[in-house]
Amino acid sequence: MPKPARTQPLDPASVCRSADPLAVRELLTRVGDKWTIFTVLSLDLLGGRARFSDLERAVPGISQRMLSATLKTLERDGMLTREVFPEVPPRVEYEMTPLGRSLLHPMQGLVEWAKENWNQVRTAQSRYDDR
Amino acid sequence: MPKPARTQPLDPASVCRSADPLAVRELLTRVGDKWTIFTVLSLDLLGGRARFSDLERAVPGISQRMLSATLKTLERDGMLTREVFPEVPPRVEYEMTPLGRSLLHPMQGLVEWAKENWNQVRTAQSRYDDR
DNA sequence: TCAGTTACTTACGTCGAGGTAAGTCATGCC
DNA sequence: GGCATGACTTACCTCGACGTAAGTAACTGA
Repeated sequence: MPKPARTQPLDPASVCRSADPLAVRELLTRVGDKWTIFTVLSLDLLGGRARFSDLERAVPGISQRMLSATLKTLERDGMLTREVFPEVPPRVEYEMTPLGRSLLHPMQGLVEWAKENWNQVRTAQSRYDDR
Repeated sequence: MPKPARTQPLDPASVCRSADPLAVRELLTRVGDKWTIFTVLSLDLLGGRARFSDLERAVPGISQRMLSATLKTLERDGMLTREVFPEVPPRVEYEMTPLGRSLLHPMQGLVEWAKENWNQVRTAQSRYDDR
């Protein structure tokens, strides 16, 4: 007989005290994504509006494939708008929506934390590894 | 001849204006992780100190394997301490360090944002999908 | 002797994230 | 004709994340 599952069913009161912890969790997974964070922050640094190629240059190390996918998801989620100019060669501009801009503040909080604390984390890691 | 890489080398001035954008990016990838977020928040809700089995029950859907790995990483990063009590059956308690607690604030900022905005995101998604 | 307890680890397998490279489309230019 | 350009998409493949199930250690109590 297989061992019964050890994990408990979802508890609405747990973790985030939200009416829908599943939705919040999914959203967190999304906005916590590396490429999403860097794309959003880069678009902000570029003045809130930029072309595909601008972002490609601004986001260090992203591939066209991932940039395309990330932008599509962000557009679907209402974080930015996509405007196509009927020219040759094509021009496409992405602009942050108010919803996207509202994400900036909490996101920058995390980035600030990372900037301020990565030294401490590094030393903790080497202390752990030496042991 | 293969096409040269389209992406640019890292620009220290870009995205996070940090001396080491790679480190910040790695740290963000870490703290943005779904299981990390939920483990840290759950440990906080449990009063900042809890046993393995408490966390297993508190974090909805996590497997023992992932909880173990997540806790190990958090301990290595200096976010929490692990205390083993030499008893049978074994007891292990995890407690948040000041560094771990300092992460709570920015993290809760993100969670708040997610709670406040997931409705808006959902409607944006269905508008996009209908189109 | 054997089941039950906690906090794991190990083995195994799947599945999806994500990189690389090439293709595409329409057009202007030499 | 053929190449360049910009914003992609597609095909292909690898590799790591992660779930499942079982094993382990060391002791207690029936």
